[in-house]
Amino acid sequence: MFRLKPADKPRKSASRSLPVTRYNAQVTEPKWQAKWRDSEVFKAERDVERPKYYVLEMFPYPSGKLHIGHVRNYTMGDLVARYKAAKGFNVFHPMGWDAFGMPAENAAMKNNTHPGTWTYKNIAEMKEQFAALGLSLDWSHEFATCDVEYYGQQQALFLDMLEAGLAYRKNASVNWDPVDMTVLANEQVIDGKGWRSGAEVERKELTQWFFKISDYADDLLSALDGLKNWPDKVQLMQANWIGKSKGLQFRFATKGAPAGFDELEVYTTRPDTLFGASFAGISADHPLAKALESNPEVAAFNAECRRTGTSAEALEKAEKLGYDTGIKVVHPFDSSIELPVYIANFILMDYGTGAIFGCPAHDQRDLDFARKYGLEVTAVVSPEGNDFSVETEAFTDTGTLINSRFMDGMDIESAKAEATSRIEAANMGEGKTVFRLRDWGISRQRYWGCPIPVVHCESCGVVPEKKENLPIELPEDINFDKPGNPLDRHPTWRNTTCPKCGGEALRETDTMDTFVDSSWYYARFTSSNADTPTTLADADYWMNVDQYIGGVEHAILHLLYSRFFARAMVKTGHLPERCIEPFNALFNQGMVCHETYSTKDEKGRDVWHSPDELVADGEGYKLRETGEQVNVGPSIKMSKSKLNVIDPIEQIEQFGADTSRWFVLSDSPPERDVEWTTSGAEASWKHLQRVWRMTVEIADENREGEDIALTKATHRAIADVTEGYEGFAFNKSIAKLYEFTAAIAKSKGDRRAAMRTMALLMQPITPHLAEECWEKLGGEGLAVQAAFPEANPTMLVEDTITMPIQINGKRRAEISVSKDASKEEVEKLALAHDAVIKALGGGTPKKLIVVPGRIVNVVV
RNA sequence: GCGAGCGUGGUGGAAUCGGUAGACACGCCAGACUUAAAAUCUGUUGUCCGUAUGGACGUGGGGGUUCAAGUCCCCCCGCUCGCACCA
Repeated sequence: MFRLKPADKPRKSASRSLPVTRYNAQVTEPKWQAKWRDSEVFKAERDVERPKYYVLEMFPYPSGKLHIGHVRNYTMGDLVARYKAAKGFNVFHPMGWDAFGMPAENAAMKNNTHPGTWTYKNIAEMKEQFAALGLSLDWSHEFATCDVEYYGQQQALFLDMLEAGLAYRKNASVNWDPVDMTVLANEQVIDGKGWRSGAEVERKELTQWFFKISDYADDLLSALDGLKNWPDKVQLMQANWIGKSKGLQFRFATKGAPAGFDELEVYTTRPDTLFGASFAGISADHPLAKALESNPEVAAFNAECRRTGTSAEALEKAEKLGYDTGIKVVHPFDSSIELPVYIANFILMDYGTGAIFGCPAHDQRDLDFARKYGLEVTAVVSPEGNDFSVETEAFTDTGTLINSRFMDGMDIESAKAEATSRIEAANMGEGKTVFRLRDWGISRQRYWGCPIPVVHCESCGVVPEKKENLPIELPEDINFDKPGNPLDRHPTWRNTTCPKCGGEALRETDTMDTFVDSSWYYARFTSSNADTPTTLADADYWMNVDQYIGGVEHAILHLLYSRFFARAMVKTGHLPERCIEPFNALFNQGMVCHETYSTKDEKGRDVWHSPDELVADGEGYKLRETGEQVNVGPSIKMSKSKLNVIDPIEQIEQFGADTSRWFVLSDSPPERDVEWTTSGAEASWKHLQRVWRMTVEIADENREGEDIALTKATHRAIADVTEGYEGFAFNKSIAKLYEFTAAIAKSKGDRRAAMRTMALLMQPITPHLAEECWEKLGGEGLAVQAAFPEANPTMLVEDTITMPIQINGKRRAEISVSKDASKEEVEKLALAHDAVIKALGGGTPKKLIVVPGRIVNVVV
């Protein structure tokens, strides 16, 4: 693995005897980066004469360290940007920083620095690392979401959304860490304890700000159909998340319930199965369940339910548990039927009404529950419409109603309609559409985020700040030596005057969820210096994002929030109407993986090792320090905990950015994970060296005469590489570039034109090498500004083609025929072939299939 | 548990419409160049039988449709991802 160290040679010998044929990326890459910068080739200007193309990669969190995953993500975006520019589009390719959030506060606590200092230092470092990649970015639109110019405009947006009724306050329960005095995210709660303090987490009710994303639930769902260039998977995930269901909400009359609970309201999507109901169930958090907690048994049962994990997986696998409350409900269609009411651990308070009726025959959970507690199981839908019973598997397919009196013989849809209209007629309930999607809680009790621009006034209540008082800036003089939100305990920052009455008032100290910051940055890029959130002229020209690229981990929240924000910005006049769906096309790239290396410590636990700690040892590796043999584990996503990380900066120093760019695109389809291997990276480096050697050779060559085969190969390469670029099949484009290289190497004719084409085809992937080759071959201007080659269709047609001949479906021979040979001609040629004559043995074929241009199959 | 996706040589992968399975790359092997090595170039390389011409087998396993299946259908196995018990 570490046999070859290419950079050792060029680095050491760069000033001495570097062979002319050695391409020195360490010198060349910064040279071209400077030229691009000086000639401002990536600066985008509005130009109505040309079609625009907005390429955007999800902007990074400024951790300070470029990760190899970034390299893959941003290389793909850069390829698209450079390719589209070469195709004549006016490309907009901006970059910025998703800079608010917890890591800066954690760093501030640990190192006693200001979150801003830490963040801006990271941005500076990361920007330098970005520069080394040679990306075609227009940095003139750069911003960080923690820039006051950005979050000030976000506050203006918030005020407009508040006015438009899209923001409101309500109570919500949070995970509260009583030691750190802070709200915890779900992932910060481990086994019911705070991740940092280890204290038992409490449930606490706080008044929080929400965005009314639920107003758009139906629209966000139905508009998914229009997102033709989004992955199906993401559309499906969003659809499931929004979770629309049509059902019936109705009230059971109760018997034996405490005062105030004369009725129990339930929601069901299967009103057709009402005659199969054998119990009613309520969540442990249902008001009725809480009202019964004076009974210690109920209190204990409810507490037990709340302790069970909250994830779907944990609950699905957990045993179904119920507590019979002794209360009965009366069947809405027959008052002589009474059903027991159970508190059950599989009912969610957050969905519907937190209460259900159970129909065991047609719902697996209800069936498991019924079997456990000995409840009746009556099938009311039958696949064939005849007598039918259910044992251990609930019947959830379509069928015909049975055992259901007035609904007998109906199909499910008519039965649903019938049951609903009867309930409605009896004034016991109504048909209702319910969404899973809940409103978006944006309040965070933290410092490093965008302050929510409202004040609390004793006499006027909650008052929005005036726009002319924006931005509400975060105070600089804060510290993290005490737990809690520094804004809360700041001596003066909270104190302000009420925008309405002018009296004394206190500022809101909650800041916004960082998902807010990333929900509109794509729009802000189009007018990054404006003193309004956007300007319509710029937004109208540059929006929408034509190609958005990022990881699938953002498939739901970020993308759904962004879609909501675009709607909110249209409503509040910050985006033109047609920008309601901001991302025309979405691409999710795969991860970068690497093998893992481990040894065992004295207790038999795994100890992980990074690739630089190893030396090759026969088939495997051993530790350089101790010589101990290491275990080679599977290739998994690079992670700090497993130490299977490759530092892109080291790679760039050794091989150059072009090699990394080429490699991350070469081996796997972009949407799949790619495995980083040293041998693969070396192979990429060798190939780029070969291209350079050929360029030098060809530049000095004085050959005459066109090699028609090479000309054809050139047009073939143009067509194939273009197809790969257009279809996000960059690995196939690279395969074609390898083939094209071999074709040029073989040619005995004039190879200059082919090699120039090669430079332009490679430019989107390996821009520095492409410039160097382009210049060496006498290309005019910069390769980055040259038009992308166009294939001549007449050069792509082969006059004769090879056609395989199958005998009984197995390939046995092939014939060479003219490309437009008729069916009859092909038949004649095929039947005259020795192999066919032999197979027929003098007889005639049973069947003869000729697919012109494709294949011949002789059945004997 | 539910939902989605995937499974092809020693390895990553290609085969876009049901029509030559294994493009391209890695690795391995052989040769050229070299005193030698590195670098570079050329060639071989799915497995098995055979000196060879050639043949058999082969896309996770089993069955099916078809002149023809990696591709379509059914059943099974394995892996990966998502999940808020969604009534």
